[in-house]
Amino acid sequence: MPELPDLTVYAENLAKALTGKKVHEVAYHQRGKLNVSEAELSNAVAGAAVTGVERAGKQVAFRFGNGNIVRVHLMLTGGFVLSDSAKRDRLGYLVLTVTFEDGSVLAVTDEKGWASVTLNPGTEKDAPDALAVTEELLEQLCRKKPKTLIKPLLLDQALIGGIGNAYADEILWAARISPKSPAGKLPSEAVRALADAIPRVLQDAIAELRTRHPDMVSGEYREFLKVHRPELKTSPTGAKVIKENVQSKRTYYTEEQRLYQ
Amino acid sequence: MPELPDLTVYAENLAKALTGKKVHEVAYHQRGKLNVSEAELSNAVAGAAVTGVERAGKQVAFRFGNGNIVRVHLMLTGGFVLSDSAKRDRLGYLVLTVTFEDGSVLAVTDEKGWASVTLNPGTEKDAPDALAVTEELLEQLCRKKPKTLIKPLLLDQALIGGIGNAYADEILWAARISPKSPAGKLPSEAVRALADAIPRVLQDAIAELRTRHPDMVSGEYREFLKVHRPELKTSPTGAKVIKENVQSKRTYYTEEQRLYQ
DNA sequence: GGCCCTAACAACGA
DNA sequence: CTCGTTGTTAGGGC
Repeated sequence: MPELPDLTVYAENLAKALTGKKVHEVAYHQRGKLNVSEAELSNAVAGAAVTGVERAGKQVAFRFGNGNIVRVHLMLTGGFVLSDSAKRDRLGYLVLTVTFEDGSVLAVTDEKGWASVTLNPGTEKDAPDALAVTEELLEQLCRKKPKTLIKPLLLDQALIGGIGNAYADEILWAARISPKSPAGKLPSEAVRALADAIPRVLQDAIAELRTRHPDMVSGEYREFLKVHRPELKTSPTGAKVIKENVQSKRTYYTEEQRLYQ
Repeated sequence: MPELPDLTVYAENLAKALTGKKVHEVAYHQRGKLNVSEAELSNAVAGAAVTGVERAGKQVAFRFGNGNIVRVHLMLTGGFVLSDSAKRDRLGYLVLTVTFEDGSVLAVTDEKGWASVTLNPGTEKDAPDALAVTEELLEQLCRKKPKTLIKPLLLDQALIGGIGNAYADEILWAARISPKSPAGKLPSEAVRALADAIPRVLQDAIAELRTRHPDMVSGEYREFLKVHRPELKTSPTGAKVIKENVQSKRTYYTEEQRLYQ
């Protein structure tokens, strides 16, 4: 549920809270997915200090002083909780808990148990991040996947990292492009507008979240979205918001968005 | 274009014309597909006598005295020509020519160059032949592919060998089953009717062709088809023939055919 | 009208 | 609302 802007602010706040702390112990609670054994994970990070926390696509990466990296993907319903040892047993739906030497605790929770934890992921296969999208990259992707609809293309994590269902709609509205346009049919002006909208919409949302929810490390806040909101009847410019499934994904858009085909 | 009944009669006539003849030489004309080198093919059949010619699915198999088998798939536009050395250079669109010691020539021609020639194909992967379909087999296939529409199922050469687009329509009309029925929805009466219709419709067509075109080794003759004919307005029983694409295949059917779903 | 390969899509489970 | 995997389908090339 959290998307790139939320995850970016989570990472900032987790970095602030955890950088410099040394890991006392790690516990994996048999929920979610883990790419190594609990013992391996423990060996890798116990005793190490957190040196940074960053977003990577839709994941949050924890960097440790000994070079190890742990990435967490929250999937649909996961979240982070900052707590302390005294309250550790009351967090519920635990996927992972990291206890630091000062007694503080970082927990990954997920009621569905789908959140994934990855020790030292191969970084080579990471797609370009959405915040770094350029017109050239986008042009190239549209040429390579001419028949894919533009919304599914934006959502494909193998092509661009970080865009989820809600912000895909926001971005396409900002660029005034219909989600149902085949990527190959976008003229270069549209590609330029889209390349422009992607980092802009996301950065704007990040700024909103920093102001509105300065300490967030979980949850989603979408009260400022312009079209992807169930209760909205019209866009900021007064066009009726159409609610429709595009390739099995709930999609909000308006007639202001041009369908190229 | 030729389908099972045509190919069956081709094989009979080719057997009559060629059985006992010894191959003098084989020439492959760089069109079509060949699974071995021209030299290998030549080594395999030069000097050998034809011992039989049979249809195998949509292919025609030439059997030689030394145990080798050559299968020809005519695809959309291929054909056989029986000729003699004197005329060999005027056949056009040549895929393969086989010259016999008596001077006669068998040519495989194909204007599109898609016809394929296979030396000693693995026979283990051949699906049951359409003429040998039983109610049990068909029941089994419908259970295994419940969501596949019955017409595409009949056309799948990995399941049943030999049925092409035109005769699939003829068979389904004979069984009074809509081509758009999912295979899994056919009740056992319908499966029985279909299992019955498959060999019957094909055998009837073979009989027609033997009478009408006793020497055919190429070309297609469909003047006796009951629904799959562009010029027909109604079926023999007076129902309007509907022309429609089913799974990208031109399909002719009538309202007499029940849609199970 | 034939077949094969690939890309796009849908459905299901975790 | 996410990401796999699997099976089906549509399209282009030969």
